[in-house]
Order: sequence, then structure tokens, then C-alpha cells
Amino acid sequence: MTDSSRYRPQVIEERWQQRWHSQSLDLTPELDTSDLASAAKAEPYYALSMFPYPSGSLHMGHVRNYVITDVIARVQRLRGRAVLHPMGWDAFGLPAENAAIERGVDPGAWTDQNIAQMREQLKRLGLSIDWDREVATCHADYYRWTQWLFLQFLEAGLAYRSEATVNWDPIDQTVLANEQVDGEGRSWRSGALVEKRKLRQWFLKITAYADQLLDDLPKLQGWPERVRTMQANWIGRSHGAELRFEVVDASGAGSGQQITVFTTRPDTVFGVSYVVLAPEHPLVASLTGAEQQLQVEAFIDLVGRQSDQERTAEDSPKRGVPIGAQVRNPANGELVPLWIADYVLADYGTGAVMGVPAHDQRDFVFARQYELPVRQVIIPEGSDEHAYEGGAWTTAGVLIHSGEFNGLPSGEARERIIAAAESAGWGQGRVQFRLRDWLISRQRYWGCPIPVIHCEACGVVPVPAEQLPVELPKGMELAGKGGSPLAQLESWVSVACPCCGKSARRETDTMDTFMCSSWYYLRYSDPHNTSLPFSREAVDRWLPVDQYVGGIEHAILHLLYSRFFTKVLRDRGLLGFDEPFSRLLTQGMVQGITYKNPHSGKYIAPADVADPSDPRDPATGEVLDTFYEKMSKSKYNGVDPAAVIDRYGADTARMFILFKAPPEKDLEWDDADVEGQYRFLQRLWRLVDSALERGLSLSPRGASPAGGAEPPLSDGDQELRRAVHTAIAAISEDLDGDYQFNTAVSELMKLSNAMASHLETASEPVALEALRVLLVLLAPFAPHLAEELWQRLGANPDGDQGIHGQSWPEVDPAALRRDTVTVVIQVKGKVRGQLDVPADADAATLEKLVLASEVASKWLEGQAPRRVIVVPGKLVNLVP
RNA sequence: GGGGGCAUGGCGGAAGUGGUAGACGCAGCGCACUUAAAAUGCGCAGACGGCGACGUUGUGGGGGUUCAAGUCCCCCUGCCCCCACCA
Repeated sequence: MTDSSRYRPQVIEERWQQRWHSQSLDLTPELDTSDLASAAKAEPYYALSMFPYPSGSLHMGHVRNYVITDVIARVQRLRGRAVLHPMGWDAFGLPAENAAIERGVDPGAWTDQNIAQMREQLKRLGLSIDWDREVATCHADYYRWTQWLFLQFLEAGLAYRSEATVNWDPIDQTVLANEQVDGEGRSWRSGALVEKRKLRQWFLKITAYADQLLDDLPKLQGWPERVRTMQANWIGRSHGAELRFEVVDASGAGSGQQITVFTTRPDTVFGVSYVVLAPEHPLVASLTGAEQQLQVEAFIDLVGRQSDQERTAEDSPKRGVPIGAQVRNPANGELVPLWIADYVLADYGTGAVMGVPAHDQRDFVFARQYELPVRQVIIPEGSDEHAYEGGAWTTAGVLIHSGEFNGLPSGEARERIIAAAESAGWGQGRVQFRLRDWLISRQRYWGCPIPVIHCEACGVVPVPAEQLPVELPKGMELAGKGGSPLAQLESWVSVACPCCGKSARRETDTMDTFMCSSWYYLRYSDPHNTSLPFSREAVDRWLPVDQYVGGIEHAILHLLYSRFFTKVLRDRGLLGFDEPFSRLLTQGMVQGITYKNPHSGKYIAPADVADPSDPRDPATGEVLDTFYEKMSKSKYNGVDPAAVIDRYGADTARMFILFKAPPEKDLEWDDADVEGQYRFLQRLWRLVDSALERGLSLSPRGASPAGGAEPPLSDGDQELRRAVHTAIAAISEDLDGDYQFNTAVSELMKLSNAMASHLETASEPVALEALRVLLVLLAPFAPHLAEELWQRLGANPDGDQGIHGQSWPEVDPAALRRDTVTVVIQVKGKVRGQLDVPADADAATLEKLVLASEVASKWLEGQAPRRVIVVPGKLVNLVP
């Protein structure tokens, strides 16, 4: 083999990337808007990957994400769609600011440098991305429109300021959204235990869209079920009632004050033994009796020092104190004591709960502890036993001890009691959501400034649209502590009020970066627009996104916020659809082989493990635990994409990632499997080499186009054509709908195996058809190799669009047809043999043929079968 | 506690509406080529029994429906993910 005919991915990949770039092959086609051209108009297709944070280095998770989207984009192009496949950067955020604090670098410069670095790494993957549409959320020409959109929310009454108890990260010195605090009460970024603080903060009223966000979930049939479920749980709608308990004094006289509770079980209102408030409830101070003062204050102090996680852990003891007041149960007039307790949350419902120990497990535990009465008011249907021994009876049943509602089933009682409360004025039905408004204020520098001005005379004044963007001041020295950096820059803060002209102060909070990422997919449709974030025309043409691809970690926040944005912007008339992403693919993570010393807990780099079949700690000789886990620096289990590309080329990396696991499953990185993929690509190279040696050419000036083979075809030709068209059918199906790239690649392997055995003896037209189809099918997966082989076969004259401008092949049903098929002979459902029969044999013929077979006579032993089941083309089951 | 998902060879994974379980690949074994090795090519390969043709068994466990079950139904076990004192 000569050197020039060796597969050298490093050479050919770089060459084709340059060529494609110079031919502008990846640019998004301009969509013709004129009606005249509509006949020729290609249908748009929008393939989108979740954009990365520009950390500076590409990791395998990125590679998997973008390769999947790239294959989808390339397939759609081959199918004649006008494809939008963009990329950008989620570029605001803490890492840049932290780098600035630690190393004194400029966050903008640091970010731009990272972007440049990652862009080059991405380009090496051969992604067909339209880089002319690149956006970075930290650039003023982008965040100008983030600000503009914020003002839309403000104008719509969907952005407001409110004093709120917020999560304060003592390390990053900033406020965090609930979603950025993990289950242990730690900051998602710094890992610090989050504290509580009261601050005035900006919120977006996502709760105003809670119903729509929930009710539209069933529309998203192209989303994974579990993502829809996660969102539904997160929104958490529950139906119940607000009931008002009047505060009464010792003599039973009403005070005029009321405690409003929220309950999903109004049917249990006759079982209330006490009413309990959150310690933070605003009425606690005024209602506390003189004798209880000290005790109550001590309790509130105690609860205040608990972390959220301590307080809300399910198994934590429920503690409380009576505050020395009592309330009247509006349903039965009974007086019950008023308590405060740590198990009641201030920010859910009304911050007050009616205690029904017989029918709520928490109330039950609480009542047992403080010897409060337990009165059963619901019994299991058809029983009158006390079913709550050892725990509360929390399921539905029939009412007792409930006055006029006795005997009603729970469901009906709920409606009747709510109706009674409404007509008597002590309550009403109410829907409650778990979802809270979105806290978007951040006391950080490296974010999008909130474009408002605070004027003593005019209040909160939006920055006029023509004055946008409110640019971040450059050249700031960031200390990393003491609250908002912007607040310390007097020259930036001090500004004239746009309304009255008097001196006023800029808002110094910046926005949660999720704001920036909630609309970037809209900007790609019209990235250079300088008068609007996007034109209605462009956004309605390209969106909704046909296929969105990204990690499951964004199942709730990013996707929910984006859906919220879309609905608000639709209501503002800025776009004409109400869900942004038609189909969603959540790809699994990439895991690396991980070695851990079970005793010391130390992770060992694979390179330091001498013998992987007997992994031992190089320092101590102890046997190591071996498993696969998400790649991370601290576990030394990462694989650098650049190193893989250097060694095997991008095509091998792409093929491996697509083949190794279905896209939504976790993928275990395995060097041996990477080698296997590399070998497969080399086999393809040699296959084309052997075709060249035979003088085959796909040049239009050469032999007649494939498919024109003269019948009758030889057996080998027939078999090869069958393999070719089976592959087209199978791969087309794998790429439709569920995206089974792994089986698509295996079909490519099967086709290549078939060609290895038949190509040499095949007639020229059949051989050429096979080569052409193989390469076009390969093109989305291994774009460089496919293009190179295409050219080597002479099919790529200058000025031609190359293999990526070809059309996806069509299945020729005639090629799949067979003269004979092999049917399975079963006896009583067990496979006992096979028989070749004419493909068009009908059931009766088939039965006759099988009954006459040796297999039948062997197993039936002369008996006539009692029953014969015939599945034409498949099997015959004989039941003796 | 609530919700969702998964369980198939040594490994990753295949198996339209029930119809030959284990495609494709990795690792492994044998053969060819080679002085040798690598690379490459060809072949074998769920387990058990048998020289073999073959037979038995087999998709986490137990039942069921069916001519036929990885696939449908019931029960159980294990693992993963999300939510969670949400009243």
C-alpha cells in the first residue's frame, strides 16, 4: 500500500474543514420570503444544542451533545431541508468573575479568550455550524436585548421588586435562586452552606403562568416523558381551600383578627385540634400572650439558627410552642389553641396550617408529642374502626363527627364544605402552586445589568430603550467580597433620572444568567438585528426549534424558564408560537473509568494503574474499586477530546460516541472501543481502495450511473443490492423519531461487511450504487472521511457541493424482494427447524410444504397436528 | 413518603403492532500470513450435556394469559433519577 492511500484523518480532516469553510458550506440558507419562489422553497429545520458555558476547554459531554445535533442537522440537509444549526456561548456567570478576583484578569477578556479556544476545539470536530450566527450573552450587542426583554416583563407587570428572605451564599457573597441550592442546603456553585437574609430583590412573576406551563406539558409529545413529569412536579399544582379561623380571647369573644390556613383536605376540618403558624408568620408577634413571650421568642430564635435542610428534613422532630391564643373552628365553632411550629413553612400556602392529627401524619406526630387531642373524622368506607393506630389515616373515606356532612365520601365532602365555607364567608376553594416566582437579582459584576434607575421623585424608572444597552463598566477591580461590585462604582451608579432629570441611582443588581439563556434560541434566527432582539418574521419562520439536544440537568430550570419567556413574548405579540422546543433529546453523560481506593477514598488516575485487570494503588498496593462515573478532574477519569482527535481524528471520535450507547443513556468511555471504531473507518478506506484498484469511478464522466444495472442480476449482485437497500431502510428508520444512532452505525458496519464480500465480484453499476449509498449514509456520521472517499472515487468535480450536497438515498423495494424466504418450523411453540420456501407462498401452500418437511415428520411422529398456525413469511407452528 | 425509569452473554448493547433472543461491536479463542510480533484476513463463541447431528436450558425472581412471552397482565426483589415536613 502506498503512503498516499493510507487513512490519515489528521490530514484529511483539516483539509476538508478549510475547504468547507471557504465554500461557506455551513451557512444557513437564506429563506426566500417571496411567494413566487414557494414551489422551490426548502422547508426550514432548526437543530439546536444547548449552548455551553465558555470554561475554556471542551469536555466529552460537549462533544457528545454537539455531535448528536450535528448528525441530525446533516441528515436534514441531505433530506433537502434548509437547516439552521447555530452555536453560541452562555457567557455570563461566576467563573469569569472568580478568575478576575483571583488573578486580576478582566472577566470579559478572560471569557473571550475561552470562547476563542473552545470555538477552535469545536471546529476540529467537523460540526456543520453556521458560525456567522454565533452569539455570546456577555457581549453588549446581545445583552442589550436581554435588557430590552426585561423591560418588556416590567411593562407587562411581570417584573417586580420585593423584600424577600433569600438564600445568601456567604462565599460568593450573592443571592441564589431556590433552584441553585441543593438538597443539603448548599450553594450549587461554591458548595457553601446557604444562609437566610432579607433583601429587596427583583422577581419575575412566573407563577402567573403556572397554569399554562403545566397545562401545555401534554402538548410536548416530542419531549421525554420524565422531563415533562419533572416539570409537572416542580410546578406542583394542588387543589384545596383557604379557611379562616377567627382569633378569640379567653372569654370566647372574637378579636376581629383571622388566621387563614391552606388545606388540601377541607373534608377533615371537623378534626382540627389546633392551628399552627410558621414561626415567621407576621401575626405571631401580635398574637403572642404575655406569659408565652419569652418561650416564643426563644423558639423563633432556635428555628432561625437551623439551616433549611435541618428544618425541612422529613425525619426531623417536629417542635413547637403554643403562643397563648386560641381560634374558633369555623366549621363547628370549637375553640382550639394556636401554636407555632418548625414544620410549617412560611412561604408555602398561607404560612398557616390547620392541625388534623387523625388524618395528617405530620400533625399526628406533633399531636402525640404535645398531647393534643386526636379526633377521627374520616373512616375507611364500610368500617367504623379506628384505622389510624400508629399513624394518621390519610386516604379518603367517609365522614363522621362532621355534623351535616356525616356519611359523605371525602371527595364529595370537600366540595360541599368549600361551598358551605364560601356561602358562610369563612373560606373558599383555592389552587396552590409549589412553583415560586423567579428571583433574578444577583449582587455580582459579571452579569447583565438590570436596566432600571431609582429616582427619589419618580420611583423605579426603566432605562429608555434607545439608551440600551446599559453597559457594564470596564476595568473594574473586583475584590470578591462586600456585596455588589457595581454598587461601589459611584461614577457608574450616579445618573440623571430619564424622567425628571434629577440625580438618581442605577440599579446595581445584575440578572441571573438563566435570563440570558432563556431566549438565545430566538436570537439565532436573526442574530444581527440591531433594532430588535429578533424580527417576528425570522423567529416565526425558524421556530419552534425542531430538535433541541442537551443534558438532563436542565430538565427543570432552563427549559421551564425558556417556556415561560416564550409564553410571555407570545402574549406581547413578539412571536407567534407558545412552546419553544418541539422535540427534546436529553443525552446521557459520558463516564470515564474510575479507580478508587476503598480505604483511603483516594481516586487514582488510570495512567497510574499498572494492570487494569488487577487494579492496585501504586502507593500502597491495595486493590482498587473500578467503576464508571461522570468524567471530572477531581476523579482523574476524564478523557481530553483534543487528545482523541489528535490520535484518531474527529470522525473516529464521532463514530465511537454515536455507536457506543443510545443517545439518552450514559456512555462508558472505552479506549478499546475507540480503537474498534478506528479500525472500522480504516476498513472503509481499504474498501474504497480496492474499488479504485478495480478502476471503479463515480465520476459523472465515467461509467453509467448506478441503478441502471441490466436484469437479470447475478446472485451476488442481488445480495449486494439487498444489503444496500436494507441499510438505507434501516438507517432512515433509526434516524427518524427516536434517533438510534448506535444501531444506525451498526447498519453501516453490516453494509460494509456485505460490500467486503461482494464488491469485488459485483457488476460495475451495482458496485457503484453500493459505494455511492455507503458514502452518503456515512456522511452525517463521519463527514470528513465520507467526503474524502467521495472525492477519491472521482465523484467530486470542482464547483460541486461534494458529498454533503447530495440527497439522502431512497429505498428501492425491488431490491429488497426475495424469491425464497426461510420460515421457522415450530412444534408446540418450540423452534425445531427451518425451511426455504417461495416468498409468495400463501398460508395453505406454506402449511403443505411444512407438513411435508423432514422436521415435521421427525417431531410429529406420524400424528396429524391438532392445529397449525401459519404466519406467512415468518413461521409455521405445529401443535400436536 | 410521592412520581418517573431501568434490569438481556465476560462487557457495551440489538430484537416493527407477541413470532428463530443475543444483531453490531469490544474483550476472548482458533487458523492463515510473518523468522517473530504487530497489523490484516478468515473462522468460533449464552450456559449445560454430547465426538457429532442434536438435545436441554436461558432475558432479575415467582405466578398468569397465549399455539407462541425479553415483549402483555399480577405479585416480588434490586438499582438509578426527580420531587419532598408543600399541609
